[in-house]
Amino acid sequence: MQIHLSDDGVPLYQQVVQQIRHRILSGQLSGGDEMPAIRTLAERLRVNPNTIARAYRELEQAGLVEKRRTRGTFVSSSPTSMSAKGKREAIEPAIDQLLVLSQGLGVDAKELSQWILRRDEELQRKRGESS
Amino acid sequence: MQIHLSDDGVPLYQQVVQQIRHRILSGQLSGGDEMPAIRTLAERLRVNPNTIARAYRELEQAGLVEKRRTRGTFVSSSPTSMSAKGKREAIEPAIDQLLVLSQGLGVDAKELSQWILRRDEELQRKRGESS
DNA sequence: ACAGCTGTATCAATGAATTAACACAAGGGG
DNA sequence: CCCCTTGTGTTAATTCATTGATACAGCTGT
Repeated sequence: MQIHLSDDGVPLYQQVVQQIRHRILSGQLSGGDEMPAIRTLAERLRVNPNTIARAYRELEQAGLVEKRRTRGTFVSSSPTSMSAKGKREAIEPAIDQLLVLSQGLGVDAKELSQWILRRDEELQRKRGESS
Repeated sequence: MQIHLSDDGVPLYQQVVQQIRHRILSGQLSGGDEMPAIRTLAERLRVNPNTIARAYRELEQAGLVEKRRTRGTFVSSSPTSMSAKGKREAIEPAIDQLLVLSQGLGVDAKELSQWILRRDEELQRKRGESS
């Protein structure tokens, strides 16, 4: 569990959530895998246990991990299908951020959604070229 | 200059910026139009003048208004504050990031674009609600 | 039973963002 | 010239999110 924390203003617990989430969604962590104990990970990262506890709590609410009291924390056994709530909590903040940014530049949501479709096709094409 | 403030957690100065920006970008305010004086608008909204001053400052930095000291604040005559190229360079990285995140969660671009439209309507509604 | 692990809960310290209170500087018109 | 209105700047109060310190509750293998 290699996790690197930076002091670039992003809350520590969010950095932990993002990096663990990425490992689960990318398959580097599989369903049933045991996570480091809260205190263990906290000590390794030189951070307060509460910070890790909060990160694990968010991951649990997103359906990515399951906590069994007095046993430990484990990667959820459904790595393929994530709950709608979990997806929402993962994506919606990024959407909000993009909407704020766009609005600040005078780009409305309709234009933005079309932009996304165009950009996706462009990226798909590039991906097909290189592979 | 109808501006409605709500207490839904969005900072007052941001609410002012958003609503004035919308009026300028939608053409309800034209280049050269004089804005209400800081104190005047502050008094009408029952808000501290500093709050309006901050909103005007942000609008000025965005190129939407021009402030002439001891004269007043006026809508900028060139609402094209940023070139299309500039907008792209500002927004596209955020789009790419969102696309990567969504793809990792099994959400395709089409679904994502619709999600953005829904979310935008939701935020607009929240903004116009309680005042 | 008990030592040693789990996660949980509560409260305080800290820092950043927001808003307010108030004084300042400068041009414009009577 | 002088008052009035304009935007500007400084400082403090307040709120909120983040992080930490510390104690609690419950299983589990020996």
